[in-house]
Amino acid sequence: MKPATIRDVAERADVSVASVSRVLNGAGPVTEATRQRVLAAVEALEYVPHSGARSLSTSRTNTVGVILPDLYGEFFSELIRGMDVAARALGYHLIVSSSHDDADEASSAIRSMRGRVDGLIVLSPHLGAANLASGLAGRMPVLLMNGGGVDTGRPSIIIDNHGGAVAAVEHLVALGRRRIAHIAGPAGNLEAEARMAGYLEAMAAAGLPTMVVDGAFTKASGQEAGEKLAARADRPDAVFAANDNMAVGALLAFQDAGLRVPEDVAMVGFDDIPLAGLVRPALTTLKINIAETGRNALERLVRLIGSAADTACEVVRPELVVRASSNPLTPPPGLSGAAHTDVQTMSLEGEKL
Amino acid sequence: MKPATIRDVAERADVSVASVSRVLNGAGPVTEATRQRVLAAVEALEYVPHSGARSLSTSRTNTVGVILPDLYGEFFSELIRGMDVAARALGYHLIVSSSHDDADEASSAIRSMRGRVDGLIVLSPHLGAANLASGLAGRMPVLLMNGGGVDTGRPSIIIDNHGGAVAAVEHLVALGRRRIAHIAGPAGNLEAEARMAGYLEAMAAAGLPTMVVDGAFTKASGQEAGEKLAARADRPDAVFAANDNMAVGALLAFQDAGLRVPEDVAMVGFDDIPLAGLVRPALTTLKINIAETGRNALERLVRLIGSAADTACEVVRPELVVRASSNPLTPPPGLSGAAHTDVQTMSLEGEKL
DNA sequence: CTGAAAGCGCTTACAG
DNA sequence: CTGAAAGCGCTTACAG
Repeated sequence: MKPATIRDVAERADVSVASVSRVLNGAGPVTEATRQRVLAAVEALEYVPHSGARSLSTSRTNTVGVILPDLYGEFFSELIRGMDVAARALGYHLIVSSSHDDADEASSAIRSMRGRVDGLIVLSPHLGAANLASGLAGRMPVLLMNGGGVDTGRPSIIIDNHGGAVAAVEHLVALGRRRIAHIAGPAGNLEAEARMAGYLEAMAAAGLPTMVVDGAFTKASGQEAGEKLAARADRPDAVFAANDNMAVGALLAFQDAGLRVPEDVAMVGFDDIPLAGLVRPALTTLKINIAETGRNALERLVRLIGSAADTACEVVRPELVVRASSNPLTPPPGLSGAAHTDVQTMSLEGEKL
Repeated sequence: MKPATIRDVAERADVSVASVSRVLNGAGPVTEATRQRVLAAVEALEYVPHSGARSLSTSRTNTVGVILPDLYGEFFSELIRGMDVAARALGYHLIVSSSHDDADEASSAIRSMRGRVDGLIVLSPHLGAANLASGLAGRMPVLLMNGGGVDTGRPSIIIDNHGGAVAAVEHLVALGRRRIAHIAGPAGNLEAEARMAGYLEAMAAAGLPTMVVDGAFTKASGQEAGEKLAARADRPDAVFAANDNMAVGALLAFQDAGLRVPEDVAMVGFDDIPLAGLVRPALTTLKINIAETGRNALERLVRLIGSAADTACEVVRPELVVRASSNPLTPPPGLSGAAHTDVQTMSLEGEKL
């Protein structure tokens, strides 16, 4: 038994399908009597409109596609949560497609979205995809969050990774640290590269030697990196990790190695995932309001779909949040009840684009 | 300029739309010459088929809907990752809808999926939604993961929460702990209730007094619960938290309060999220292979869509993984390089349903 | 206020 | 091998 269609409802209510459609969409004039009959028929038949068919007529799907690279820990769940909240408030659905770590996969994912979504949010930390998005998506509105740090002349949100990294290093330098290592994100990832570039530049500006170890944005990779650093003869006295996930991994590795954080090694991460404020010592980081950024992205895309003119390149400036992992003066935990009482914020003057 | 349609391609290639369709779907016979002309036209026009229209004709969307309660930390990102991997391998898309903490919201989310998806995976830890899923979804295949622990006679995957909780308590009792507290999950959540029931039953069986404090499955709620427990006169010597997220929160609260884990308080969680093995001390937990469960759910739903007969109620039995948080004999960290070397596994004889 | 009809962009028997 | 035509389930001017 197939589900009821609008025709079944029309027959049972003894009206035309046009009237059923009007009642259901609250569009166009209908008698109260007609209305009641239609509603009764809908009820009786347990009719639910077929959104695919509706989409074909209206050429609107009320669905937004999100192309993600991969799901590293809490960053992406926070981001999706923010998008989902906004989507529901605006009557949109979210179709997610993740694990696109190379441009080809991302491109085929984008193609297969046509006719399925009204617009796309593309997180493509790999160079090619930015272009792909514009070409492949055809006339579909696309909001880029590709982390390139370059204004492409199309609607986008970028994080000031470079400025954030500089702020991280300057903070550590100000604490008197000199052997500052960097745990890098995956090669070829534009976010990771921008953070590394900021690190290198700030170190050069401070006249300090650099020390970079590879990572992959995962906790496990951060842990490995931490083990390597802890074992070095010229062990660093501070570490700036390209994201919080890795910073947490490294933190644990240092503690396992018997090192004290921040006394022996100060730590700074990037992102401010929920976990950052919870680990001990709490992690100093460059805060991005992740869920908020997701919400904003979704809302902006919906405005774009509503054909708002928009080619802006919005820059999110991460904010340095100093916590115990880089603050020897922090009172020991236990004196400070809640998780966030040991937070102090510094404003960050980011780079101009 | 609107995107090219199949008619545009047909005209340019000077064939019928039927031929274009055949070429594109690799279905039906076509001359190589026709094939080439069509492909050239597709290329020239940058044609991408409109999946909405295709869905309407074939009544297949190649999309699966996932209804989630809310995104608490890593559990759901792991689950979605597993589903996404399987979906892509099978040529399916994933449409996710989260934050459905009450039955009404879940039900409207389910309705709006009609015509948009070929089947549904419903995680509804609240009672009503299980019925809703069957009614509302009409003839659409639905795989339930509602955590009720009851075989509803429809395709489902349930976690043996009760058995897992019993195993957790028995483990703590075997260690000689007597004042074993439970940090409960959100009220009305079936998973949480089953875990609590297992705790209460096992405690009664051991002749021990119970001690329950509320939580909400989040790290922050676990931390608050931990603070409360640490402050009590009859402070527990062991805690079983209804999930790892809360266990980690409580662990940090205990450490902030100057308590040693596991010496003063042993800890056991539930889920085995990636973080569980990384915190210090590493967390003993009831392991569910989360991503694997997600993959399995997706694959099973796709089989259902392919009209496989299936009314099985599959039971996932969590496995007790003993780590340092409940094992005073564990060598101190630092002697044990990698994160997982301090893991020992015990087989768990779960309850029969 | 209401209905008949065209159309959204595809696929799929059915003839030829 | 190929094309004309019907149909998937809706919406939306257009008449009436």
